[in-house]
This record gives sequence, structure tokens and C-alpha cells, in this order.
Amino acid sequence: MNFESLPRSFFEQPTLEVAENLLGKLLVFNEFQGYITETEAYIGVDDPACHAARGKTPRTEIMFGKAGHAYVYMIYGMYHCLNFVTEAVDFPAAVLIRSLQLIKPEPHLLDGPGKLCRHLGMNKNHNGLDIIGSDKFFVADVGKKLSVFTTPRIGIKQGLDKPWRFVAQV
DNA sequence: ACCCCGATCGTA
DNA sequence: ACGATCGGGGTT
Repeated sequence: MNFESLPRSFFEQPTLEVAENLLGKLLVFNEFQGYITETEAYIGVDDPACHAARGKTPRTEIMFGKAGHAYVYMIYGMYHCLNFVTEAVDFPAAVLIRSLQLIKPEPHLLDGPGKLCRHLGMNKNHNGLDIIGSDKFFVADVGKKLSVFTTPRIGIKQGLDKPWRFVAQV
């Protein structure tokens, strides 16, 4: 089955819209295919939980770039987290992919950003990859509709007042 | 050069 | 509830 990559304009929208609209989309990465079921938005230098809140650094540089690229970073010395850059150039924002309902090659729930990257073999080698127009790493709309609820983001100590985590109802 | 801490996870 | 584990960013 062939799927068509979302256009870059999908990721150039406001990050909260992108985070919500990514739920139910199909993530394709090499031999893996899975529905995105949980996301979080990290939005700009004024969001204290966003890595870019402390300005542009070698790590966060990708967040300041063009939408539709992967931002993959190491966390806690042992895990990686996958994000997609959103919004305009020089507006640093991204959506964290927190869970994936894998359907290929084996059905499997990847609930947690670290577990997700570990299972997919995703690491810093994938940081900065363009996910628009690739046939190995992209996101596709397959017409799946899911109802969504929001909560504060997980694992942060600042910005807990913002309900910027988006979860698909099972 | 050094120190602190983190967008996590598995075990208890 | 807590320890593992280490890169990055801020500070000296």
C-alpha cells in the first residue's frame, strides 16, 4: 500500500493545531507504520518547557528551521524523543510524538516517547531529516478520525498550566 | 573545566 | 517512590 506524505503546509500551521491534527495520522518510518495516538506541543521562546526557551543552541537549532523536519534529541542519557518542527522559520516550535499504535510489521503499542524511539531505532542520526516527500520517513493522512482530549504535558516542571498534551480516545 | 538536571522508564 | 545514566547548557 502506498501513502502520500502530508504537505509541508500541514506543519506550518499553529503548533496546537498540528499537535491535535497529528492524532490518527499514519507515521511511516522504514518498515514501521503506526497511528499517532498522543502528542505534545512545545511552542516558542515564551514556553518555559520548550527547549528553545533558552535560545538557539546547537541542540535546538533545528527547531528554528523550516517546518516538516524531525527534531530528535537524547534525554536522561538513555532515551531519544521524536518531534516534528512546526510553524515559520525562526519561530522555534515542535510537536513531540509520545505514543504510536504500531500496525506494521507487528501490532504493538508504543506508549511513551522513549520507548517509541527505542523500538523504531530512532536516534540523533535522524535529527534534522526532512519528512516531506521522503518515501522512508513521513506522515500520511489515511482518513482516520479519533476523538481527542487534552491534559497538561508530562514530565515537565514548568508550563504545567498549559493543556498542551493531546491524547486520542481509545 | 565543572556541575546540575532533564519533554523517561522500569522496578518497587 | 526512586534509581539508572550521560549529554547539554549554564556557569566559573
